[in-house]
Amino acid sequence: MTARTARERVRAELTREITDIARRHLATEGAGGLSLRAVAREMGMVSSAIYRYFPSRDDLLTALIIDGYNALGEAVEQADAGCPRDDFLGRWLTVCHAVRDWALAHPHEYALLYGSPVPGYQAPQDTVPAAVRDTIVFGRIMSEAHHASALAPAQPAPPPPPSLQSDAAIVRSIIPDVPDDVIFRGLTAWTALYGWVSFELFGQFNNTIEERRTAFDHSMRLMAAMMGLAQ
Amino acid sequence: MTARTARERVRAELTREITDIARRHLATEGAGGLSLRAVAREMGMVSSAIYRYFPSRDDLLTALIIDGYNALGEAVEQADAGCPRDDFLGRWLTVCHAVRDWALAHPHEYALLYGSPVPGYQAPQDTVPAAVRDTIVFGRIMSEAHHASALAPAQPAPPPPPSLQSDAAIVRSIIPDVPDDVIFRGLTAWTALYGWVSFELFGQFNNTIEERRTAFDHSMRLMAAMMGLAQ
DNA sequence: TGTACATCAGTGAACGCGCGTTCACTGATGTAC
DNA sequence: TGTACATCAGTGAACGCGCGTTCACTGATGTAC
Repeated sequence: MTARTARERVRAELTREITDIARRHLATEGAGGLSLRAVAREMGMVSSAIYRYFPSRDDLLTALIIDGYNALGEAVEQADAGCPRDDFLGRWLTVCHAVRDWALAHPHEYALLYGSPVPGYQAPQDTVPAAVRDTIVFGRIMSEAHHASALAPAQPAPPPPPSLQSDAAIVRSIIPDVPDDVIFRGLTAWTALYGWVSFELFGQFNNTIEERRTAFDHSMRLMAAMMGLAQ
Repeated sequence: MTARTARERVRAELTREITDIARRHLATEGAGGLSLRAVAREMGMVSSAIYRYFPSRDDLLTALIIDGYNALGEAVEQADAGCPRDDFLGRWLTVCHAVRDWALAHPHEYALLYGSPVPGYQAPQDTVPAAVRDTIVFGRIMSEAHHASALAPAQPAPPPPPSLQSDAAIVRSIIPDVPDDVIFRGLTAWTALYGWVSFELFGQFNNTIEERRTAFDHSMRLMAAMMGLAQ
């Protein structure tokens, strides 16, 4: 691994440089405006040279998407790791803020991951492992909270209808060993988290919500209560 | 109004035809790929002729955005109007499904309104009145429910911190005459609604949630419980 | 250790395409008297 | 009611631009013997 040839080292270095530049272009032009020629120009290369590194524009996009999911996933993992294991409410809130902070710091990457699909682009399956890293952290928190009997939803609410059992079974691969009711409360809170971040980032709160961090925090506490995480 | 000149009638007709075609292109190319030349081609016009109707590409986009908000707003208004006035839970759920149904029927228009911002495009203030039509319906439901004493959040949850009072005051222009706590529960449910629809539309549920309508319905019932709408 | 050959990175030209916008123009429609 | 003028819709050519991708090529780096 370390005893690589010079060529290999240069290649790895340049590949990283290409994605870095592409990421920066993403931030000014958006996904649709990502252009191989522009990246090549900034690399000081002729446009066709990029094809030595990425066989097409879509492959470059895929690399950016995977990198993005990994960066977000890592931020979330580290945020959770910094919390006391049995402070489940704290872990949930910390994870929420980690997602929001990362999104605010990388708005166009966030848009690439969670915004409108790029027209004509079809994400390959390779993105999946990276895409679920954040969700796995959340699932672990829920699962551990459940087993520590720290989940006590007080709000009366209908149980999930039976037709949802097979979906619950799939989600259980991410939130293991919890009843269906917990699954769907978790799923709801999880979508609310991303719903908030998307609203904030995509401008829906403009001229309305100004104290965004505080409002977000409060909203996620309401979701915690909905899940039954003790206040 | 009706005694318009022939020219005026033709002009209105062609303007509508242009937006119709543009809307169709949106559905295949996405917002970034919307092209005046392509629209002109389909109109059987020379490309420069479009400029008699829209001074620039951005103005055409703005027209599409306003039309989209109005269409969604109207769908939501009509859905609510079909419910018994005092069935607040029913009205909430109906509105939720109206939003989701409209989004599923018009995915690219939904993406234009609630997805990633179009790079380089800045929405003018003209879009605001149309953009809040759906929210106003929701606000009315919450407000009427509150005054009918039909809101009883059982779940213990922290009250909104005082720093959120000024934001609450702004939101109160849409959800009138309700306490801050209700404001932020409503806001949270509202973002959860759009968060779900965006997740579903933008592919985040692929290979995970299959019984989408049922799961959505259940999730929105959880949000109703969070808001304290009687089950 | 030295040489012959294979691999690979980057070049430069080209293909074929589409875009938004401007401008001087023709000819039809509408308006004022 | 008829004519003279003003308004307006649509034309066609042009400007200047950028894009993804292919291909035959040179020259440097790596490998096998």
